[in-house]
Amino acid sequence: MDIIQYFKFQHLLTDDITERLSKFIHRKTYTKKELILPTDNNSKNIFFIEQGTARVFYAKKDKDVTLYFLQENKIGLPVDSIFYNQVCKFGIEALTETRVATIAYEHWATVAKENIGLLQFSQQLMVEYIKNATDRIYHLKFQTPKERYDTMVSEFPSIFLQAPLGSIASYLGITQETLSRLRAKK
Amino acid sequence: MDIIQYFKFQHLLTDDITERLSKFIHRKTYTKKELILPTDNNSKNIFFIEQGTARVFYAKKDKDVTLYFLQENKIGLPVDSIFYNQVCKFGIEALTETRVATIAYEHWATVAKENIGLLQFSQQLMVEYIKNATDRIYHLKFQTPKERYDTMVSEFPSIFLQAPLGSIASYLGITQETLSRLRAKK
DNA sequence: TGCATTTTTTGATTTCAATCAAAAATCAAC
DNA sequence: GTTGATTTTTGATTGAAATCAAAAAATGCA
Repeated sequence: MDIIQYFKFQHLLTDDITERLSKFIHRKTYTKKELILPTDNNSKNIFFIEQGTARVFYAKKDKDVTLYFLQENKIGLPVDSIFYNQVCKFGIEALTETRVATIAYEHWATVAKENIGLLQFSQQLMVEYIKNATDRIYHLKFQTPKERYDTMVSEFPSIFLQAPLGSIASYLGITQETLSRLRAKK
Repeated sequence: MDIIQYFKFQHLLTDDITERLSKFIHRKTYTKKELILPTDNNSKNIFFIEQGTARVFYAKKDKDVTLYFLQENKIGLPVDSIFYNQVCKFGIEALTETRVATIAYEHWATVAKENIGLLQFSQQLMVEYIKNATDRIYHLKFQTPKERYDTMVSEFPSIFLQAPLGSIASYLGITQETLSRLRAKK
């Protein structure tokens, strides 16, 4: 969904604010496998996935691990860069053709400073992010690979159609071979 | 540190706001091993550790896993309960004698609604939380148990003096026996 | 101080997933 | 449609940590 539509859909933002924000938004469509954000960058942009699917990953030497997947209407936030002015270890890769709306955090913050609605909206996004991260840690620590796989199948079946097995396996914390075997025994 | 002192120390909050907040704050000192927040509760409080150390954990049957540790001036936030009105799976346990300042999220939000400084402060806390969670996932997925152990020794050496080995081991994602062995070889 | 309980360490064995390797299947380009 | 590249599956082996079990050490408290 178009980010502006999405904002309005959230009911927190007025037309006035969304229009101010829209001036700062840049859009770009990425092809499959293209990097939306390279690793070890210090981008201070917010990445909103308008269409398609991407994955947030960390890569080093031969290791490549998927941190999480970004589906439509989700936001990728290089926290380290934006809030700590450090290079962000993670990159974002398009898994399908993906349309991304980008806005510099600086602009976002400027508008938010004068508008409590946007600040509350930011907070809501962060709460969502925290919820996901907390659930993620819980799953990584409490479930067996098989259980994590089952959870994923029921919650994000569509990812299996869009992401290569290796990316999914590293998200689940197992190797591609193990995932292939889990999947084989139904 | 006293929560009010800490707020002032952050420079975002005025005396006026901190005083309004202080009316809603309740304090309690917990003894070692006492539960600050039981698991599967639906408390809508913010828990600020004024003094001591606690751990956030999940327990079920024979499993007991430490999600993270809370040291002085850190906040425990039952996200599921506060923002999703669900029972929060996690509990908080005092590892040492611990003084906790509690404030109902409702009150916090009321004051925040009228005060952009507090809202920004909330955001800062959330950013910190996100940073920790992201780093956590990274460590869990990229480091070997030995590396995670070394990281912890250098970053939180004091935890080793306060938490039982089992709690630390489950935080690191290994068994107590494995941690004991890691520790033995230098 | 001495006893009981809890915590930590050490030892032996097992197990599950990683690794290494290669075949099969799928996909993409010509 | 054929070829080549990539992705997925299958097979054999290895290895690191879990598990099971018990001893040793530390802690608490009467």
